[in-house]
Amino acid sequence: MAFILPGTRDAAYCFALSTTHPMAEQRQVYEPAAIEPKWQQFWLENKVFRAINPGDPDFDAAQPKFYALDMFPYPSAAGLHVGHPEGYTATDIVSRYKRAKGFNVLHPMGWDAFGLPAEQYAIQTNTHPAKTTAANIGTFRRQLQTLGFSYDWDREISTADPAYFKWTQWIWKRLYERGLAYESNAPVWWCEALGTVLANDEVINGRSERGDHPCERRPLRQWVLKITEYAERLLSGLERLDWSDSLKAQQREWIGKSEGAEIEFEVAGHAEDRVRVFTTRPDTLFGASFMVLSPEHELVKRIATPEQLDAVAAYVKQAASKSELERTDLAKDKTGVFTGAYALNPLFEADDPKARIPIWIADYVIVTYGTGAIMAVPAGDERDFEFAQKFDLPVPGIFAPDTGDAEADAVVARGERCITGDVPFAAHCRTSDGSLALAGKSIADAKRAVIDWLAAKGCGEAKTTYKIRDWLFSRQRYWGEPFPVLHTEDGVELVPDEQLALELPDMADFKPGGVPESPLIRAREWVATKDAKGRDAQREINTMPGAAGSSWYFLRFCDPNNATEFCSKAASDYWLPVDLYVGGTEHAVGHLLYSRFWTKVLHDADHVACEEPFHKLYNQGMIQSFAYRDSRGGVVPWADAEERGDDVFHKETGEKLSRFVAKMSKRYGNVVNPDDVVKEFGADTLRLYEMYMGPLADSKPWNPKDVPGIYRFLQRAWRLVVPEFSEHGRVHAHLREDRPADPALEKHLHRMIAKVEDDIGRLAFNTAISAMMIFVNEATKASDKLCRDQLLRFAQVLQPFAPHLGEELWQLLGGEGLLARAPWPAIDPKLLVDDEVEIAVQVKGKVRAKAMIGNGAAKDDILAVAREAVAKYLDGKTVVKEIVVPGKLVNFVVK
RNA sequence: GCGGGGGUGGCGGAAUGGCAGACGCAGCGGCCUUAAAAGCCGCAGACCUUCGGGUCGUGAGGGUUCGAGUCCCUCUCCCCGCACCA
Repeated sequence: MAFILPGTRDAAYCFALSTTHPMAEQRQVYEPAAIEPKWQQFWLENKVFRAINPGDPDFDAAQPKFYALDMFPYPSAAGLHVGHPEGYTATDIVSRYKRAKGFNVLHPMGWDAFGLPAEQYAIQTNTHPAKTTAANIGTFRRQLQTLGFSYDWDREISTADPAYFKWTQWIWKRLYERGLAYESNAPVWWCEALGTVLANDEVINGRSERGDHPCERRPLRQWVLKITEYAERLLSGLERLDWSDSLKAQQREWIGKSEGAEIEFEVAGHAEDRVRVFTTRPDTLFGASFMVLSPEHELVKRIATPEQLDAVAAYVKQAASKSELERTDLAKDKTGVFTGAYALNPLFEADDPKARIPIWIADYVIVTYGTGAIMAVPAGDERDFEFAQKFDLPVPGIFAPDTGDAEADAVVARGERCITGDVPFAAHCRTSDGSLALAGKSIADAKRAVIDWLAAKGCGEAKTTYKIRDWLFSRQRYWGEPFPVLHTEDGVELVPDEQLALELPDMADFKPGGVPESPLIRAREWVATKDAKGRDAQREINTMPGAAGSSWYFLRFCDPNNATEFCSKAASDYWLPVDLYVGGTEHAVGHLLYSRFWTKVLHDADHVACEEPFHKLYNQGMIQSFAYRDSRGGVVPWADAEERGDDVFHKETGEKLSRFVAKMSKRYGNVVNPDDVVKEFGADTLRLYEMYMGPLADSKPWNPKDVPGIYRFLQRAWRLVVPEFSEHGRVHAHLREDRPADPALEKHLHRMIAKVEDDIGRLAFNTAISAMMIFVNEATKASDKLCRDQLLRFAQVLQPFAPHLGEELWQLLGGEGLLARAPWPAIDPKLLVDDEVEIAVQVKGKVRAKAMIGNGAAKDDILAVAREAVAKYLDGKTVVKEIVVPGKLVNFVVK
């Protein structure tokens, strides 16, 4: 592809800088503001980073593909934060590198534009969310474009665009058709302050994740997606993914698989009622000494005896009024009430007094998990033991440990101490007819034996449960996708595909109503409609949650302008899965689980071949910032702090302040705006600094003092090419024509390239930059020996990190075509090894001398040189062992 | 409590079981300059030193090894996630 390249600077600009003649000698300095906008504009106008789809005219099937994806942002009114470009720079480096290595790279960007943040802002400013969203997107796009990311802007998408959410609605219909979307009246999290219900992952300890408002459980009609049906596949699919252990652990924990059994207990005097419990330890059934139902359990009302009824009713009422916080965080102390009823342990005859176990209710048992009821085995469960202690219930021992400490073993055997490990069962763990006996069995064997025994009797079976709940998928808010659903007298009807996108009505008042109903209820004309048969129908007034659009956007990026399909099979077959997905950990169990779920459903419906959308996932750390506090612990904003020497003082009071590291926030007044950094140092410095701060995955503080160091590095790189005083656009005289490369510099260059390549592969950008710095330092010392070809290759390696300067140097040096399209320089492996290496010579593990030795020298030769180097330390000693690590060291072990 | 990850100079951080502290910041010295800034060259873990060098040193303690920041055990502190899930 041929481009008409822009001039290094236009003549008018040049004239303005020059005090004499435009072409006269002048001081040439690295000036990002003169370089960066020019290249950004060029890249954009010429669609330099366009990704080519199968079927496109210039598609080359022989080229390998690489899909590098950022978690697309909510375009908030605050604009870009320095945290955004961290992950974006990482994927951009990899994208640019992969292009140079001959990959067809898909690197797109878009906007997660529906949802609460956009709507909250619209309400605050009393402007329609469509308007504020469009404005915010404009700001984000402009800001991202000043950072030189190599996005294919032809693929830009917004989840709030009808051309996009048409397909979100279409996919939802497919979920519905497959029985995976249903209406439910179960209690859901309702947040009064936000005026909507929230999904489980949006509620933390009974408070909203966004805004930290209190939430409560309320039964409301809601749309729910059956993600639980995919629990097992979502769990097992994790194994093959290249994700961090911590993220996989978080998803595993959220899915919360646990294997055990359900056991049915008869209730004494209630022939028609059974208590079903779930337990992971069916083998401890011999130790079940009471039952606990959650206060909300349906059986409670029926089985409570008249004498206990008042106490039970009072407890149920009290539990219902407790906030989630009180029930979990604050109230670890066990509470509960006896119902007066008794269950019968199926292991014993009904008339055996051992079979009769009291049924209690307590709020440590959760109604939504398992069956909402447990068999309590205080001898083998800490919580049950604590409860038994508190209410003075007996603790029948079921274990006979044999640790050698007879006294301790006896304590356990008597049930005075609870034990949860793998301990031998006591001899009395057997049924009277001997059909079941646990002594001598391992936990696993005992579990199986008990389950088989119960199954034969018809009162229990093996059972696996999951903590994950179905995905609450509707919100009582305006700014989201409308459901393609009509309610008629016969029930639910789907809006036909050809009527999609079903757009939102234009409303002047889109605020939540303060009652659990969507503001859409006020759009009467929109709500009242006719169905396909011409009957009266009402549109669904709930809207989809923010996570709807983001659950499939990575698919749309493959084929973003397709008007007839959500994504062509050819496009998704080619591009998926995403090869590198970078974003924050905050989406660990929300977005990442939902996206995996939708992909699996679309796979099952034969719309995509891929089953796991994100092959490699990497979480960048948080960029923090210094903050200051006074002696009373009060936070002092940056604006009021003043540095004097090594310490920081309050500008007005003069009080000495202490420094700490914190998340950037308005509260601390320590937010760094990327626009300011670009203005002062340029985008290349910002990109490089963020990558140089430390490992990508770590959280690390922004240190304004470190930024100029990066700028200096780029300045030095520039200086290798451009003399301090010269005509504009001229390079050093020795670079104007080709000449042979200096061998020493060539070696440095090759090593640097090898290191950078290796580090990009590991996403270790900090050390890659360090390697480039070392090269520039070496090259600066011998700058007159550099040749043009070496600097062209340097520009190529610099380009993924500092694309503007790379491109500029390439052009100044007369590189062919566009650097962004040039291939990665080749490495000569021979140049990566030295002829002579310095080895350390140790005596008893202490370095006593250094010696130069030919690379690949024979062991005996190495030893001879080494022995001589440390002769004085070996004198009079006996060498008992000689360790030789070729190329590294020799160690003499002496006596 | 459970799960995941950490603790290395004044600071951010480098180190496939093989010379700890690369690189950058801050600091110090020199060159350049009338001077300063910028730039360039150099020094720089701590302690001791007869200036040759020596001793100590990666949160604490133990172990494995010729050799440990790295592997194992015990403890401790910090960050993140989950949290009465039976």
